[in-house]
Parts: sequence; C-alpha cells; structure tokens
Amino acid sequence: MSNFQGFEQLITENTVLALKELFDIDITPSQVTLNEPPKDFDGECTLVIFPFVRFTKKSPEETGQLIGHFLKEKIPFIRETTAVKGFLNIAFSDEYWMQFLTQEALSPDFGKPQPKAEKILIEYSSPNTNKPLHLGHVRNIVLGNALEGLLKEAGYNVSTCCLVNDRGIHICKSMLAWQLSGLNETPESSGLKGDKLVGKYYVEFDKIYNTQAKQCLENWQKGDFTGQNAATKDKYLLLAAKLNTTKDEEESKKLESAIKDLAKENTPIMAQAREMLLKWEAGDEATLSLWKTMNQWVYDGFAVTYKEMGVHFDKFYYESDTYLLGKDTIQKGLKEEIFYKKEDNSVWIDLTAEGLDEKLVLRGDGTSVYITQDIGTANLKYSEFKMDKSIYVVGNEQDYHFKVLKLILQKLKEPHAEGLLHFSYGMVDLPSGKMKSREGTVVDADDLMQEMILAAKSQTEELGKVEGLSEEDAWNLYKIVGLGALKFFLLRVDPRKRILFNPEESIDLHGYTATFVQYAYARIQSILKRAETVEISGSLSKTTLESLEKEVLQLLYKYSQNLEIAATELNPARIIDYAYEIAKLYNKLYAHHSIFAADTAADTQFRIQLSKACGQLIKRCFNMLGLEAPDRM
RNA sequence: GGUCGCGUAGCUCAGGGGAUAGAGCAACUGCCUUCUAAGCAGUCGGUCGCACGUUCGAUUCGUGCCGCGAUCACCA
Repeated sequence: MSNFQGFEQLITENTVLALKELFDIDITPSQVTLNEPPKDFDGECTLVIFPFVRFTKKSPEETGQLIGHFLKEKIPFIRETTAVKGFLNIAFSDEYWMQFLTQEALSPDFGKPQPKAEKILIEYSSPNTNKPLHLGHVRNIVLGNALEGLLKEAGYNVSTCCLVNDRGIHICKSMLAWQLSGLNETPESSGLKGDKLVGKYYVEFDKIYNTQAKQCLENWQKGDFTGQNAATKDKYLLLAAKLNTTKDEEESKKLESAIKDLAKENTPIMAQAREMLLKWEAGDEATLSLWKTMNQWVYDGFAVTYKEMGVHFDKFYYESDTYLLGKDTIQKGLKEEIFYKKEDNSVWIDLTAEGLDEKLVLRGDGTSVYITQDIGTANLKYSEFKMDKSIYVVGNEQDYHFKVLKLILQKLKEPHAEGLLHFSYGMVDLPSGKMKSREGTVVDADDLMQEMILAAKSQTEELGKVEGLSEEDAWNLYKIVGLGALKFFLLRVDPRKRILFNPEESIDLHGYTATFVQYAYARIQSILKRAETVEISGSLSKTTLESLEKEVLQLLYKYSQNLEIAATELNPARIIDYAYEIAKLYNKLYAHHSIFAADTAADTQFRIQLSKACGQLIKRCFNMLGLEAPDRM
C-alpha cells in the first residue's frame, strides 16, 4: 500500500499546527482555505492568509511568511513558499510528483473509492409506447446511463429501472388508427422498426383527428351541433362569445386554442379512442390482444435503440401493472387525515401551507390520477429494492409534480420519502425552437444516431484514417466516434440547464468534443504499442520534471476530487470536462516533448509511463459515462 | 398573477466570496523529411442583465427591477 499523502491534507494539517505553535491560535481544518495558485506561480496550491490576520495581529504578508516557514520545516516535499499580500503560494518538489506517479497514478486502483453502503435506484428513459424515442429521450437516457456509471464508479450500489407508460389514451390512438387503416401492417410486412410503425399510426390518428376537428368547428360556426351534447354546445357558445368581445390579443389566442381543443375532444375518432380505452380497462380480449401485439412491436424497437446506446435496465416497470397501485395508500392517508374528501367523493391534499396548491390524488369515480400511481410505484420500488436513494431522471417540466410527490410521501411517513430525488434536467431545444411532434420537428433517436455515425464515417475517410482497418473495425470506429460525439455533446453541459441542440455543432469533431479526447487516447495507445517493441533501459529514475510534465501529474492528481464532486453534484459534465482537460494537456505535452527521441532514456521511460497514466484515466472517465475510447483512429 | 429556473466574449458553454473571469466554435496568423495535424502555437474578442445592500474583498451571497423560459390540469 502506498503511503503517499495528498498535499491539501499535508498543508491543512500543518497549517492548523502552525497557527497553534506560532500564534497559539486554535482553528479547525475547515477554516483553512486552499486555492489554485495564480498562473504565473509554479506551484500547486495557495493558502489564503486573510482569515488568520485578525488573530495573528500581524500584516498579511508577515503572517504568510511565518506560516510558510513553518510549513517548509514540517513538510520536506515543499520546495518553495512565497507570501504575496494575503496569499501564501506553495510549491512542491518534483520528487513529490514522481512519488505520485509511481505510487498512485499508475496503480490500477488509483482513485477507486471505498465501496459505499448506500443503495441507489435510478429510474430513467421512461418512454410511452405510442411513438418512437426522440432527442429528448436521448438526453434522458444518456444522462441516466452516465449517472449510473458515475455513481457506480464513486462506489455506490446502483440499480436501474425503466417505467414504461404502456397504457392510456395515447396508446389507444395508435391502436385505433392501425385498426381503421385496415392494412394489417406489421413490422415484418412494412419493413419498419416496430416503434416506428406504431408511431406512424399515432401520426395517422392525429391527421384524422385534425380533419374531423376542423369539420366539427365549421359545423359549430354554422350553428350545427348535431351529435353534440348540450354541455359542449354551451361551452362553445360561451367561448365564441368571449372571443367576439375580447380585444386583448393574447386572450383571443387562448380562447381560439380552447375552442380548438373543445372541437378535438368532441370528434368521432376521439370518442372511439375513449371507447377503446374503456374496453381495455374492462379487459376486452380483442382489445388486449391488439394492445399486446402492438406494444411488443414497440418493445422490440426500443430494445434495438437501447442496445445501440449501450444501456441496460435491471428492471422494467409497466404502468399497466402499476396504474391501480396507490389507491390503498390514499385510503390509508384518508384515515390518517392527511387527505380529505370533497362532496363529489374526490380525494385531495392541501399543500398550501407548503406554498403549493390543493392537489387531487383520487378522482370522484375512484380512478387514479398520475400522482396516485406514482405514490404506488414508489412504494413498490421500495419494497423490491430497499434503496436509500431513489433517483428519477425526469425533465424539469415536472419539477412541480415531484415536489408534490415527495411532500405527500413525507406526510405519509413512507420510509423512502426522504431519499426521493428528482434529477431534473433541462429540455432540449432546436435552433428552430421547441420540438413539436405535430410540426414534424422531432429529431428521431435512431435517425440521429445513424447520422452521427455516418458523419464520423465521412470524416474518418476524408482524413484517410481507415487504412489497414477491416470493414468491421472501421464501422466499429465510426460508431465509437459518432455516438461518442453525440453523448459528449449532451453530457458536456450542466444537466439542469436547457440545451440548444445544433445538429451541425454536435456533428463537429473538433474542439470540445469526444473526438478530441478519443484522439488523444488513440495517440497514447499508439505510443504504448510502440513502447513494447522498443528496448527501454533504465527504470523510472527521472528526478527533474519539465513544467508540462508536472502539470500533467497535477491534473491526474485531481481525479479523485473530481469524481467525488461529480458524484455528489450528480453532474457528469464534471467528468466530461476533466477528461477533456487531460486530453488537452496531454496533446500539449505530446507536441512539446518527444517521447522516443527524448534527451535521456529516463525521459523516454517516464513519458511512456505518464502517457499510460493519462490513457487509463481518460478511458475510465469515458467508460463510466457510457462513452468508448478507441485504440486507434 | 403565484412558484421555480436562467441571464458571463459575436455563438455554445465552464467557473465561482479572493489576485489579471476561462474553454470551444467562428474570424485572422504560423507549424507536418521527427512518436497520428481529428493536433500544436498565436491574434482578436468581456460594464459577468441593471441597481442597491452585506464585507478587508462581490461576477460569485442577499434584496429589488428588467429580459427569457418552465410550471401552476379530475393529461401523463
């Protein structure tokens, strides 16, 4: 085992000691502030002296000098300390960094934290089965998968699940349109991927729906309300009257869309879809059978996409199994007077004290709403996984919902309530604005991945990098590069922030991209390969480091710290950025210092080992986030 | 209107009570007879939305304002 000690710890401990011995002042380690030194100082760390000055009753400079002197005495590895204003810059010796390389960075266990007892369940992807996955899901999946890897790397016990919304009016729409078409299309007969086929009929439904709604509206405008009930008629007349009198532009827009929605709700095809949902709920055999068949098409399609993305779920939950859950919990909550009943028998919770609203938790007819099943599913998950933390990877449009869910579970005193965590990520926008399925601006997940792979292919070919690669290896490389670019693009920003997806920029393989990092990795592998064939004399005997070499070691040193931060912040972008930093610095080193034509054998040997350490870390960072690093490119 | 989030270089984004605020893209310059130029080196580019407050020190924290977005469904 290595007895290497981190410099922060060395400085912190000894600073506490210094204040005690020099000034007889008691401080805690947490009162010691360490900063990055300024760029023009060749050292690792800056101790901020200002906070101590009021105790020491000496000038910042003098205090710094005294502490600096003390530290240098106590820590043999310190080469130099310089007090500037209220800052004490500290530089460690090359020997210290050589020790770091040999004892730490090169070890396969470097930066591997102790396994943690905490068990974490991550739910992500969570698709509907009425249409294919799109860019929004891709961000969700890439994030969920990266989070999984990140937390595992940080030592947690992580499981994953996917909650599939496989029932409801959406699915009935696809089913109905399929039925109405009378074509009996299957994935086999149409040659379409299952989810694409079902999605096609969802769009088909929407078309009919819109045509009928238009017709309906025209009839209403003519005063023809045949087939409509009185309530609808009254509602329409009221809205139309309001529209006629309002002068506010925004108001009239709202009214117009309300009228449109009303018409849509009252189309014959919508009535049919609702009827189908009722049949499904009643367990009608023909309906169930069609539902099963079409859902299976979708699952087969999703499986292909998940596989391409390299993700796996430990458990699938289906809403058809869970949508009735939670009702008993509502009853329990009623008894405990956490919920209350209104005259129409509907059940509510009052969250106004918490700054929220009154929320419905069960309809008057006893049927569930969204939150009812979520309560039930949360309980189910806990009974199966007994997790300490339950992470939901769900878009920030549902912030409110998850606030409510957590609050309710807390009020119900569910043991898993405190551990519920909504990993709220930002929406994906296109340069053209929001993705809207109706306007055909949805970016399909499979198409997107294919495009990225093809972009990688043409780039690679253009650069003449395929020479000597088998067809299979070449395609494998395109995939690594193309999907890497996509994932990197989605992971490089703070997950909480909304993201602007510019297709051209995401396909770019220069600069702050996965390709850049992968290229550095491939270079390293090429170096290591050559190193095997070259006779290298001498051991790791280098004693004086070039400043770039030291910088690289200092950067590698930060791995554990970055991993820790990334894991607590649940921020894969931290790791992305770190991997990029390593690649960038390595490329610089590579350009400035020759490895095999170095001045001395010790230099060569050292740089090979340094390269190796960089490669190991790059690969580890990438792999934990679901990206790959190719051996050559 | 209430709640929440965001506002940093022309664009996309990092950062964060501490010294001269960083990357990438775009634009412009150099560098392949030497380990992969998918690279390296450089130039240009900033009132950190505005105002006030907290303090040794604010771009960072607080309050207010302005702008953008999300949400406030007996949808999921």
